[in-house]
Amino acid sequence: MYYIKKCPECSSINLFVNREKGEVICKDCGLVVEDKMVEFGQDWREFEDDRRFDRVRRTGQPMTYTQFDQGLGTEVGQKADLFALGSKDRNKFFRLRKWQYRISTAIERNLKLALAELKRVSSFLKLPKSVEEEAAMIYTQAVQRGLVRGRSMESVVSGALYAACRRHEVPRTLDELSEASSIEKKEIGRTYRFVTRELGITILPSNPADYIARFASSLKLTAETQSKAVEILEEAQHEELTSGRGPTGIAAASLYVSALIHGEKRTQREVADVAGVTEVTIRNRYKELLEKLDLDKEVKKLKKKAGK
DNA sequence: AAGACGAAAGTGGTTGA
DNA sequence: TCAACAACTTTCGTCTT
Repeated sequence: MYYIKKCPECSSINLFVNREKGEVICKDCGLVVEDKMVEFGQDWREFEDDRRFDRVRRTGQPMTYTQFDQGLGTEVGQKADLFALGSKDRNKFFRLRKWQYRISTAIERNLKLALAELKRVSSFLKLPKSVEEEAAMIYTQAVQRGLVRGRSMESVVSGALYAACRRHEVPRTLDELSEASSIEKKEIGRTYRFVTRELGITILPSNPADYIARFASSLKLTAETQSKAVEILEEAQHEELTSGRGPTGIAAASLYVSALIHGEKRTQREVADVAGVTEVTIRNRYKELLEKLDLDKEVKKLKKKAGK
């Protein structure tokens, strides 16, 4: 709903809203239209709230980081005013020098903090050194391009790590990143997409096979089961069962079937937990696997054996 | 009693007009 | 920018072991 209002004095629609004071002023005749505020209080209120929420959301979190810049600007200005009593050229020189110094240390300080955080998250997830370094590189580039402005440092760190993982084919799920960094999954995904797009990093879709080894080891499955799972996975890919589906779900279902065949049965619940998907997803993938591949024969054989 | 299975409704992200 | 859509989740009831 929009609010087209007229000035009661001159019928102009050229009204100016001062949100801080809660006033509506006619730009043409200067009348403060107060009674309108009361009358349409509800409408204006909603408008105001929306705007404020929007503003808070856009500038809320990153304030600690942008604040440095803002603080810097005024500080230099104030000192410059004091020095203005002396030589203007000297003053200008000092101001510029200080400005440059502060800017460079600002980036450095940010980097130091960020890289410490990156290290922490990385070691928490037991990521290889190469991934950590790649992530650090991505983050550094992001800072230099000013991509951190407008989002929190931590989320960009997580995004960089996630991207680095993907590129090195040691994917971690967004859930794992989220747990390690205590940043919302959504937020990590968003910054990840943003940063990779802005930096022109190519992301190949993650391969379910990359998840198998990790899932298998947390489920304590044997190597045979694991390689069987990879086989199943390949067949599934051949049958085009994998496109458009979440890679973790497919990996989980392959492992589940494979474990079944090798008599190392795990419950759907167990597999679902380590893969970070639900049982339902495993069931759906599992069903597709049985239908498209000839696995149902093998599974039936096993059932017969168990029956005897 | 626990696990497997499936239906139905809801959620967040992608896509195409 | 918005509505349609597919994948996935949540929840819950029923069947099997």
